[in-house]
Amino acid sequence: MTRVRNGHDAHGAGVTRAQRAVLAALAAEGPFVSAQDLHAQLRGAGEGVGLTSVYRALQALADAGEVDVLRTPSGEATYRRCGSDRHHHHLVCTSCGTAVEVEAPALERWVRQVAATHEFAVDSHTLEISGRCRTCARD
Amino acid sequence: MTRVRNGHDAHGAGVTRAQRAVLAALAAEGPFVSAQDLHAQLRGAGEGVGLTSVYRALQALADAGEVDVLRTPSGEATYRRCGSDRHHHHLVCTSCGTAVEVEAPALERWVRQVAATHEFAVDSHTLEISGRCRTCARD
DNA sequence: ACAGCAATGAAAACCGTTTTCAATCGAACG
DNA sequence: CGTTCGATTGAAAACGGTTTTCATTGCTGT
Repeated sequence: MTRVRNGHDAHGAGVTRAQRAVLAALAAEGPFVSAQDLHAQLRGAGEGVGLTSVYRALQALADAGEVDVLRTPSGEATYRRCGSDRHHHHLVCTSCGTAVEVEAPALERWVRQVAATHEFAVDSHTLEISGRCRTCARD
Repeated sequence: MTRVRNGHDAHGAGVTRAQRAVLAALAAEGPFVSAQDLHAQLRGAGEGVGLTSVYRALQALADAGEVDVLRTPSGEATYRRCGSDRHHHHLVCTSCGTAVEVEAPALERWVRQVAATHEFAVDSHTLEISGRCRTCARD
């Protein structure tokens, strides 16, 4: 089997070294993290990956749908490797960043209906719920 | 009637010159606009308002709940003076920026319920639907 | 008038992200 | 092996939106 050189992989994930490193770091399935956090983390772990490459890898992975992107209220982009590849929304803890994935078929239906009422052709929609998870709830 | 000097106004809106200018420009009830757009617009109209003041005014007005803030996918903050002061969501046209306000009591209920299921104490939630309005739908 | 504090705005700092560009890597081919 | 050539990498610089700094201006109450 000839080794793949670029994104023509059967699977589309983790082709370049940076992408593999990022995916590995993200594999923990933890909270949403920013590119810079990720970079610091990789650096700390001895992984020699440049910040630029982290950004590029995240961008590529996000484009490929391998990771989910979330903008924090301050405008920073954060990333997470989600369990489901289906369309879903998040419950995000403002304190520790952990996220719970939720699907909401009823919501999706409602969105389509409202859009139709106002004669909008829907491109996309986002729903994010932020609060404190059980663990962080006790200030 | 003594003139008000600062935000201790009965109403909380448009106390400083910059705030008044911004509110006036936003009054058109049109699309969501960025701080810079607003600044250019005011400058064009002969209103001598500095960019810094526009930012400050928007921040104050947003804090006071006088205007709604929306982050574009690129991370830029855009503002709009909404018709309703009640909690609501938006249908936003990606082409012209126009927005339709929608209330969704059923959604609010659903959010609370989902949060409860996962033992989250909800702080806030956002739902934005983006697409093309009827006028812009024809490419 | 005058003191004092809020508002203003130009310029500089900030900060996350993207771009540039030269160096490096590595598969393919001879 | 050695060369070629496109892809990858990363340091540094550019970028763009936003915030901060700080000196100036303008009101307000005395």
